[in-house]
Amino acid sequence: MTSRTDKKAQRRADPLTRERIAEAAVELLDAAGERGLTFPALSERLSTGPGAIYWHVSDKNDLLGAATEAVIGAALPARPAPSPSSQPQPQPQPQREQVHAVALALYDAIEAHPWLPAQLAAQLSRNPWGPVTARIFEGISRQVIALNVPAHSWFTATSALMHYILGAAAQNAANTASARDLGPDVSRASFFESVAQAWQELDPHTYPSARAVAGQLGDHDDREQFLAGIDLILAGFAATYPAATERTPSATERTAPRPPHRPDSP
Amino acid sequence: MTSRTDKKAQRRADPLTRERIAEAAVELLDAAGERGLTFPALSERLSTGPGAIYWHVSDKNDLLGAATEAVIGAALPARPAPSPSSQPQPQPQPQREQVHAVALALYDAIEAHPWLPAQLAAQLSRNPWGPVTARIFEGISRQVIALNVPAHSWFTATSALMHYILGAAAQNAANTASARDLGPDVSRASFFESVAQAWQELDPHTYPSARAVAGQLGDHDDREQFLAGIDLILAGFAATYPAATERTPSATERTAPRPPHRPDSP
DNA sequence: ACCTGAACACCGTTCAAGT
DNA sequence: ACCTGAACACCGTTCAAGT
Repeated sequence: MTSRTDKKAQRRADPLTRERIAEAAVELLDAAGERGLTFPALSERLSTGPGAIYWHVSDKNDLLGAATEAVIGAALPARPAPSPSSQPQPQPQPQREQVHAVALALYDAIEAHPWLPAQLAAQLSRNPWGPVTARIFEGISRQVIALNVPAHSWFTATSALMHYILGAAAQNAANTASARDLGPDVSRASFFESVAQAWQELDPHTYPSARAVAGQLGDHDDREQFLAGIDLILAGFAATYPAATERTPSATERTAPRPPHRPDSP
Repeated sequence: MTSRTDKKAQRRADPLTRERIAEAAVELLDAAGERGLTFPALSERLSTGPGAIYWHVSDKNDLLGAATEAVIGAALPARPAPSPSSQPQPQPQPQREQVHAVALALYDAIEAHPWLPAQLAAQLSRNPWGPVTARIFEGISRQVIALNVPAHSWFTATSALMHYILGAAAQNAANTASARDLGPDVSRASFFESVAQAWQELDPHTYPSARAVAGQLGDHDDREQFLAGIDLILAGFAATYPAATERTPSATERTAPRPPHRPDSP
C-alpha cells in the first residue's frame, strides 16, 4: 500500500517551507496591509500552529524579511549579466531603455505591494547590506556600469538612481492607495485636485513653493513623470562623466533617436 | 497666598500637550528605537496614565506621526522665502550650497534619529501629502525654483532631489547604526570592509556588478559622497534645462569656481 | 475640558509534548 | 527533524469614574 503520488487529494498541506510561508505572508500583506499579517492569521491560512512557523522563521521581523525578499526576488529575477539566451540580439536594447525596464520593474512591484516601501526601510535599517539590498543594487549598478560611469563613481551613481526609483515609486503607490481609500471610483485626477486644493490652504508665507508646485500635480501621466526623473538623473551622469554613454534626453523633451555611438573603455 | 511662579519646584508635570507628548516620544524612540515607544513607557515618562495620552493623540500612528513631525519641523524650520533678516547679503549664498544646506539638514536629522526613515515611509503611505511631506517638499522645491528649473518640471526635479536625499541619508544612518551594533569601537572603515567581504561571497554569476561596486565601498567620506550625489542630480538639471543655473561640477571633480553667469527668464 | 487607572482584546513568542 | 497548541507576557485601546 505505498501511496506516494495518489494521496495528494487528501494531504492537508505540503510540508512547510520558508518559501511557502513567505508566499502566504505576501498574500496577507497584500490583502490587508501590515496589520493583516499576524501569526494567528498566518497559522490559519497554512492550517498549522504558530510554533510550526517559528521552526522556519526566527521572528516576525524575519517573516517580514522573507516576504520582502520574495517580492523583490520576483520583481528582479536573478539572471546572469550578458545574454538573454533566447533571441540573439546583436545590439540588444538601448541602454536608456534597459534602465527604464529595471526602474519600471520596481515601480510595478511597489504599486502591486504598497506595504513594500515601509518594509524596505525597515529591513534596510535592520540589515543595510542584506540580500534585499544586494538584489536591488545588482539590478541598478549593472546599468550604471553599462553606462560607462567611471568606476570611482559607481556607488554614487547607483545610489542616486536607486533612491530616486524607490522613493518615487513609494510616493506613487501611496497616491494610488490614498485615492482608492477616498472612494472606489475616485480618479487619480480628482485625487490630485483635492491635494492641490488642500495645499492651497497652507500658509502662503511659509509654504510658497509647495503651493506653487501643487498646482501642477495632476496633469501628467504617472509613469511618464517617473521616467522623466530617471532621465534627469541619466542626464546628470552624461554631463558629469565625459565617458558615459551619449546624453540621454529627458522624457519631457523627447528628441530624435540618438546616434549609436558608444565609446568602449575610458 | 498666590503661588504662581514659585511652585515650579513642586509641580509634577505641566499640563500635557501634543507637543510635550511628541517630545517625550522622540526621546523614547531615540533611546530604544520603535519598540522603545510604548504607551506604558510613555505614560511613565510623563507620569500619567495611557488614557491621558489618548486625549491628545488619537492613535499610536498619530503618536508616531507627531514625533515625526516634531523632528522634521526642527530640522527644516518654517521660514519665509527670501531674507535671512539679520545680515543683508546682496548675493546671499551660491545656489548649490543652499541645496547642500537643506540636504545636510535632513541628513543630520536622519543620522540623529535612525527610526526616522521607516516612519517617513509609514507616514507617507498613511497620508502621502500630509504636513511632513509639505515641509520637506517646501524646503526642496524652493531650491529647485531658485535653480531656474522650468515650471513644468518642478515636480520631477523636486522628486529626484528629495528621494535621493532621504534614501541616501537613510542608507547612511543604517550604516552608522549597524557599525555601532557590531561593537562600540568598530570603525566605519572596518564595517564597510566586512560588508565588502560578505558581498565577495555572493555568487559571481548572478551578482557580478554588486561585487564589483562593493569593493570600493569604504574609501570615501560619507558626507562628501552624499553631496556628490546631489551634484550629480544638479548636473542633470543643468544639462536638461538650458535656463537652469550654471552647470554645477560634481564634488568628485571639483573645478575652479564657475562664471557668475545666470540667465533670468526662459 | 482634561485626567485616572483598571479592564479587555489581541498578538508575539515560548515550550513541553508529540510524531 | 518537524509539528502541535496551550500558556504567558505584554501592549494598544477603551471606558466608567473622577476633578
